Amino acid sequence: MLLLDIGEVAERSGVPASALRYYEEIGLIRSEARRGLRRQYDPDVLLRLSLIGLGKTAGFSLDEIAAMFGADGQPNIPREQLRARADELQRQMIGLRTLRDALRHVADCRAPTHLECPSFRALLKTASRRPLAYAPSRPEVEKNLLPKRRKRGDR
Amino acid sequence: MLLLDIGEVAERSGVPASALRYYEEIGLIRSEARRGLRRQYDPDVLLRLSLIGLGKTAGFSLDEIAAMFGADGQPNIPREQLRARADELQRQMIGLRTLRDALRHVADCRAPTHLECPSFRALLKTASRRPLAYAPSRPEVEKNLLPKRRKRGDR
DNA sequence: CTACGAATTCAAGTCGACTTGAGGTCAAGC
DNA sequence: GCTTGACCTCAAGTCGACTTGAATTCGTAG
Repeated sequence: MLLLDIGEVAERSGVPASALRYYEEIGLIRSEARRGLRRQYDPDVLLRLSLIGLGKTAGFSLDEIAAMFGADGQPNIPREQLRARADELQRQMIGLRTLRDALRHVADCRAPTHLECPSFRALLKTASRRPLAYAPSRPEVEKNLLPKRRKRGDR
Repeated sequence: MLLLDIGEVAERSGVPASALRYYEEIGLIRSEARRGLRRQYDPDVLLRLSLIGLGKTAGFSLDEIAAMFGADGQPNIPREQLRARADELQRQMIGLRTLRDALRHVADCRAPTHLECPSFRALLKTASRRPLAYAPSRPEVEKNLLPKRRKRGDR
């Protein structure tokens, strides 16, 4: 029955207390009890926070992450979704690599101004034909499959 | 003297007219003339817009991109900055690769729940030790070196 | 008992890059 | 001359993930 203060959780997880309250507000984590007004957290929340952090790193939104926890609180990540995200990451990587190589080349190019560098011009063409997949952008479809998030005032 | 209407520019560049007006407002592009109220653009703006698009793809903010155009309007990108950004991209790629491999492994793992998968647990540990470099995040320092941007009402 | 510090609530603010909407103007075609 | 539609301005709204601030309430140490 050793429960943690919010400050304790914040320190040990690296997640600011304000963010913890926010996560609770949107139903991403929960506090087990109160001592007076103060939230008391089950130490399990630390694992859950790692999980959340990992999800964020992988480019999932908080909504999507929330959807990955089953009713039992156990993480329940559809394997298909993981694969899809891995493929997305793959695509992003390719874009990044292209870009990195181009930047390096241009940085080392002897042409007096960048506009005179042939590979720079080539890069510009490529970039305007199809934008490199860099930012995590997802098709419209997925969003509509997600449950709506309760807004801040909702009850 | 063939100048382009904003609609023409929008169509040919893929950048919405509202965004073009916004770019002009923040001084990122300019229109050469007006015909009545209507902005008339020099076709050169199309190249400039490619350049801007490329910059965005590379993770530069509009402020940074604006700073890359010299007073003459010629792009003037410090080679050092390009190299630094290329290195940053490199770091992001490594993070993405790690993550991609982990996701793939977990997706294919035979363990009944993800929490029981040893590599998943290992991944969690890694993720909480040092967050993977994924999102373009820049050191504080750089920001302060940039000129302030005129706000929307400023004159 | 009192002071202190750590938490609390709730509303509002922040950031970047735009988009949206209301209401107005203008050039060209009929 | 009138309509249409593309454009204009300006203010305000949007999105996600939080942060900040003001006013308040606790638990604990002295």
